[in-house]
Amino acid sequence: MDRSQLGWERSHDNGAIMPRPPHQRTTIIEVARQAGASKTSVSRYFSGERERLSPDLQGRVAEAARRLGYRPNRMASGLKGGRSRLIGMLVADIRNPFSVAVMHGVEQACRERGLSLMVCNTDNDPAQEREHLALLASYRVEGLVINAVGSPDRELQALVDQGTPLVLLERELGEVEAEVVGLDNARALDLALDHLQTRGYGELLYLSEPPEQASPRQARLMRFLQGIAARDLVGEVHCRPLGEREALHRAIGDFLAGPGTAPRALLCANGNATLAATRALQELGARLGETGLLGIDELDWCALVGPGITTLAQPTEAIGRAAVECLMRRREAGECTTPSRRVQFQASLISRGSTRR
Amino acid sequence: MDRSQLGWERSHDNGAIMPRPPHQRTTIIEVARQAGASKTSVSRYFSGERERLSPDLQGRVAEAARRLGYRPNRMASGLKGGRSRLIGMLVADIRNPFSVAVMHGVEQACRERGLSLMVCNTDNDPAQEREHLALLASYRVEGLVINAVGSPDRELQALVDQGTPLVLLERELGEVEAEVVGLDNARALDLALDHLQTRGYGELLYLSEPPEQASPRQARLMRFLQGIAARDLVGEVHCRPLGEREALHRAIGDFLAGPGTAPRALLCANGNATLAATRALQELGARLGETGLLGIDELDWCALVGPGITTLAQPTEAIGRAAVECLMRRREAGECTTPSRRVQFQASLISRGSTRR
DNA sequence: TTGTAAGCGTTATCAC
DNA sequence: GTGATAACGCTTACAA
Repeated sequence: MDRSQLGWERSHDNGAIMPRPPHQRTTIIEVARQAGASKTSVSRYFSGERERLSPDLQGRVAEAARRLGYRPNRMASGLKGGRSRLIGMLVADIRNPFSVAVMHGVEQACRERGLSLMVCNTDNDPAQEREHLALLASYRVEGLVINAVGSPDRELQALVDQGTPLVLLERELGEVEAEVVGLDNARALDLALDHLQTRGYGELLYLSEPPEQASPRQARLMRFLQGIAARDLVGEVHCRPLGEREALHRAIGDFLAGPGTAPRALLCANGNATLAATRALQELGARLGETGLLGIDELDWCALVGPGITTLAQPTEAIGRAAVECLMRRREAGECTTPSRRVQFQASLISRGSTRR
Repeated sequence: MDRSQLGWERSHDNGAIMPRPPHQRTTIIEVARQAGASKTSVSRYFSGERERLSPDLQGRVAEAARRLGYRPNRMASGLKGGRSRLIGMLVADIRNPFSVAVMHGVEQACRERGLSLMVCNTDNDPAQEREHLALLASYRVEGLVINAVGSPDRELQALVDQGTPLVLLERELGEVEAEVVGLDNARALDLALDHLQTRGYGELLYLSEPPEQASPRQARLMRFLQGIAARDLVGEVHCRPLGEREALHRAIGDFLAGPGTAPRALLCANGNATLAATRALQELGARLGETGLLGIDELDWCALVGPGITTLAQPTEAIGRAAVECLMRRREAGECTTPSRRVQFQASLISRGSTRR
C-alpha cells in the first residue's frame, strides 16, 4: 500500500521517512509529483484548461488528486491570479426575511457560477458598514452586492477605484458609480393605492421607518404623497423608528379616531412596519378589514393573521439573481466604462381579508 | 502635493512617471517605502506587534498607511501565516428564522474577535453540504460552525485532520470529534409536556419533519414518546415532510376527529412545523386553545395569530456565541486532544392563548 | 502538449 | 528595534 495513504511520506530534502502532521494539507506540488507531472499541468487541470492536457496526463492528475484529496488553496490562487472567486454581500439586517430571501437568490446565482459568497450583516449600523466594506476589500472580493443604510461613500469609492464591480440593492447611494437593482417603487405604490381605493378606503395612514438615508423609503413615501393627491385620497404619514411602540400606537389610535367618515386603512412601507402595525391594531382592538391593512413585502405569516393580510410581494429571488448578473456583466465589460443602469422589478399584489370590508 | 495622491507614482525599476491604474491596491511595499521603513516593520505594525516598534517608526507607518488607505491583503496573509482570520458556517436552511438568529450570534462573536464569517447555505441538500465543506476547507477557515442535515463524515474528517476546530449545532454527527452546542431537548420536551398536561390536554399529536438524519429531531421525538408514556398521556406522531400538505391535513383532521374525549393538542417540533400546523388548523376551522397548539421555536408572528401561539423559545444568540467560544477554546488548546464536549441550553416557555382552553 | 521560472503580498526566520 | 530574505501555494508568461 502506498505510504502516503498512511499519512507518512518522504520529506523534501532527504529521503528519510518522517511523520506528516495530519494538519498539513496536500499541495499542488505533492499532486504533481505523484502524477509525474509539473505544477503547471496540475494547475491547468484545476482551472478550466483541462482540455489542453493529453488524456493520459489528465488521468494521472485526476487519479493523484483524488487519492490525496487535493483541493486548490483559494487563498493562494486568489493571491497570484487576483481571482478570489469571492463575492461579498453587505446586508443591512440579516433578520429581515426580505433581505434573507434576496440573499438566497444571490447565493444561488453565485453557486451556479462557481463563486463563493461572503455575507456581512451590519445591523443597520453605518460604522459596521464601513468596517465590513473595508474587510471585504481586504479579501479582494471580485464583486459586491450592497444593501446598506448609511452612505459609506469613501469606502465604496475605494472599492470602485480598485476595480471591484458594485451592485446596490434598492438604496442608491451618493455619487458612486454602480448599478441599482430593486423594486419599481412608484408602480408598487400605485398598485397599493389603486387597490385600497377600489376597496373603498378613503383615508390612509402611511407607516414607514424614517426615510432620511434609505432611498427606497424615500421613493415610496414620495409616491405615496403624490398618489393620494392624484387620487383625491386623504393621507397621513407616520415615519418614526418602529421601536417607539408608544408613538406608533398613539399615531394609529389617533388616526382611527379621527373626524372623517371614510373607511380607513394602513399602508405599511415594509415587512417590519407591517409587523408593528399588526401588533398595534390588535392591541387597539381594531378589526382587520374594517380597518384596512396593506403591507409591502410578503411574509410567511401574512396569510395566518385574522382574515389574512393583503401584501405586495417582491420577487426576491429574482432580485438577488439579477444583482449577481449585473456584477458579472460589469466584470466582463472590464475597464470600458459601462454607464450605471437601473434594474427594476414589479411587485405583485396578494389580496387578502385585511382589505375586504 | 504628493504625486501619489493623484494616482501617479514612480515605478519600481526606473524613475519615470507612469500612470497607476486605479485598480491597483496599495501593498505593504508601497507603505514601507513611503514610511521609510521595511516591509517587516509595516507587517509588524499591522499584526499586533505594534509595541515592538519605536514610537517614531510607528508614527511614520501609521501616517503612510493612512495616506495610502492601506489594508493588509487577507489572501496573502492567509497564505503565508496560515491565519485566514476566517470562520466558516454551514447552515442547513438560511430561510429558517431560527438558523438566522443563531447565525447572528455567531457573527457577533466573530466580529468581537476580529474574525470574519463565511456563511454557506445548503438548502437541506447533503450534496451541497459536501460541496460547501470542501469549499470552506479550500479557503482555509480557522474554524467551522456546522448545522447540517446529512452526514458528510468524510469531508468533516478531512477538516478535522487538517486541524480545523469544529462545532456542531444541535445535530451530532457520526464519529467526528467535535463539540456539540444546542438545546437541551429532553428538558425542553418535558417542559412542553408538563405545560400541556397542566392545561388539561390529554391527547397529543406530535408534528415533526422526518427525523432520520437530524439528531435533534430524533432526540425530541424520543423524549416525546418517553414523556407521554411517563405521564399517561395519549400520543400520536406524524413525521412527514411538511411539503406534503394533504397528508398533514389528513393527519390533523383524523386526530381531531378521533374517538377519545380528552382535549387535544398539537406539539410542533420546530418553527416550520408550527407554521404548517397553524395553516392546517385554520383551514380545518379549528379554534386555537380549544385545540391546543405548542411550538418549539419562537417566531415574530406567534403572538399575532388568533389568541397567540404558545412557544418554547431557544436562546438563539447565546447558542451562536457559545459555538464560537467553543471554537476558540479548541484553537487555543491546539494539538492537545481536548475531548468532545456538549453544551446545552435551556428553552423557556412563552405561554399564550393557544394552550388556554 | 508540457515544463520552467518569476512573481502575487504577506509573515517568519534570522541576522544586525 | 529593525531589516533582508526565504517561504506560503498558486498562476502565468515564456520556452521547449
